[in-house]
Amino acid sequence: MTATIGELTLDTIHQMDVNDGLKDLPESSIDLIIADPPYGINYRSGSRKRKFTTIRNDDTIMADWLTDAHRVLKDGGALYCYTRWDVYAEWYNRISQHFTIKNCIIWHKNGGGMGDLRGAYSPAHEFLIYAVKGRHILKGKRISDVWQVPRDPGATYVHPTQKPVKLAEMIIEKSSEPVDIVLVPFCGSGGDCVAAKKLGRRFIAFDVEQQYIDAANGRLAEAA
Amino acid sequence: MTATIGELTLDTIHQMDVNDGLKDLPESSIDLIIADPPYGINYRSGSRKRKFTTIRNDDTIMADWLTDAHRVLKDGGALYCYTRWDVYAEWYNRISQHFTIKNCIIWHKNGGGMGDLRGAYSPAHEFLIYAVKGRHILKGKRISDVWQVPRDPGATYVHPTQKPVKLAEMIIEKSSEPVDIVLVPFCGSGGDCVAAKKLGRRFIAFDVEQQYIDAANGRLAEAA
DNA sequence: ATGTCGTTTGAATCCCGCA
DNA sequence: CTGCGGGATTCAAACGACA
Repeated sequence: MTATIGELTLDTIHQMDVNDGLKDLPESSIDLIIADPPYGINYRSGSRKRKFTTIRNDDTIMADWLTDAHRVLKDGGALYCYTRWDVYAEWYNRISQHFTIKNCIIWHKNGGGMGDLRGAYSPAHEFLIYAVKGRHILKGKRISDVWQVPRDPGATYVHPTQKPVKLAEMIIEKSSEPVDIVLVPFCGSGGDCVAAKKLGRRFIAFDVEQQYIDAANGRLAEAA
Repeated sequence: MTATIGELTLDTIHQMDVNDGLKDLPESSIDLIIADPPYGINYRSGSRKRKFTTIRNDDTIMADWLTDAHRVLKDGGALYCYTRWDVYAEWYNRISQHFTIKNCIIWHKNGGGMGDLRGAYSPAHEFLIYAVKGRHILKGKRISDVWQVPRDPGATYVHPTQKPVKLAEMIIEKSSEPVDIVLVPFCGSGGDCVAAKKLGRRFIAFDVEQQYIDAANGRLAEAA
C-alpha cells in the first residue's frame, strides 16, 4: 500500500506543472516547502559546452503557485525559496503577499562565477528567502543567516541550477521533524528529495521535464 | 588656500541636509559615492544601555537624493549604498531608476544579532548595493561579492550604525584612484572619510547632526 | 602560546499596556 | 479593535580575565 495525500502518492516525483499539482493537495497538508523556482531571467547555462537547454518557464517571474503553496501549508509551517539579488525584489514582494518573511539567508558558495569580469564582483552567493505561515519555531540551536556550503562539483551536475544536498538538509533539520511532509514544487536535480529521504521525512515533488525526473530518481535510488 | 567644488570646501564634513548639499555641487564633479542612508526602519539602538538616540529621517525610505547623486557623479563613476534585506526591494528599485546595479555585495559580519530568537536565524549580514553610471572598471584583481569583515567593537562606536573603516577602504581601493573625490552623503561615524583620507583621496561629506560631525572630526584627527 | 570560564553585546522582535 | 510606544527578553559568538 502506498501513502498518498489528495490524489498524489508520497515519496514520488510527479511529472506535472506545479499549479496543476498543487490543486490536488488538500489545505494544510504540508509541513515544509522548499522551492527552487526558475529565477525568471531566462537562464542559459554559461559553461562552454552548453550541457543543458534553456529552462522552461524561465522568461517571466512565475509566482502563481505561491497562492496554492500557502493554502496547502500547515499553520506554523515554513517556506524556503531560492532566488538571486537581481530578481529578489520581485520575489520578496510576491512572497510577502502570502507569507511572513523572516530572513534572507545567504548561501555563500565557494569559488566565483563569471559575468562581467572587469566591471563587477565575482558572484559567490545566492539568496534563500525564509518565510512562515503563522508562528514557526526553528529546531535546535540558533544559527546565523549566512550559510557557507560548497557547490557540488560541476561534473556531478544533473541540472543547471543544482543546489547541494547539504543546504536541503540544513533547511529540513531546522524546520521539520521526522515523518513530516516536505513539498518540493520544482524538483530539478532532486537534491531536496534526497535530503528528505535521508532524514526520514516524506516528500511530494513536481517537475515538468521528464529528463530531470529520471536523473532525480537515479540520485534517490543511489541514496537508498 | 582651501580646495573647493562648487561652493563647498573639500575634506570637510558639512552640517547640511544631503539634498541641500548636493544642490551646491556641479554636474560630474564626483568620482565615487559611498552612502549609508537611514534604512527607513525606525531603528532603535537595541543595546541594553541605550547609548544612542534614534536616527533622524529613519521613518521613511528617503531616496530623493539619488537624483542629484546621479547628476554630480562622473560618467564611469560608482555608487555604493548600504541597505538591509528587508528594505532592499525598495532601495533596489529606486537606485535602478538612476544607476545600473552591478552587484549586491554581502557584508558578512561576525557575531549575530538579536531579533526573533526562536523563529528566525541570527542576522549576520548587511547588503551593499554596487551601482554604476556608464562603464566603471574595478581596480586590481577580481574579488568576490561576499566580504567578511568584523564589526568595530561596540565600545568604540560613536554612531549607532557604524561601519568598519575596512569596508570603506575596500570600496575606495576598488573604485577610485588617488586624488579622486569621494562623496559621503550620510557621514555618520565618519569611517568613509577616514578611509578616504588614509588612502589619499579627497572627500566631501554631509550630515545633519552636529554631534556626529564632531565625533567624525575626532576620528579624522586621530587618523592623521 | 593555549585553554577555560565568565561577561558582554548585537541596523531585533515580541508583547503588553495604553490611547 | 487597531495602532503605537517602550520594556523585557534571548542565544551564540566574541572578548577579556585569569590560570
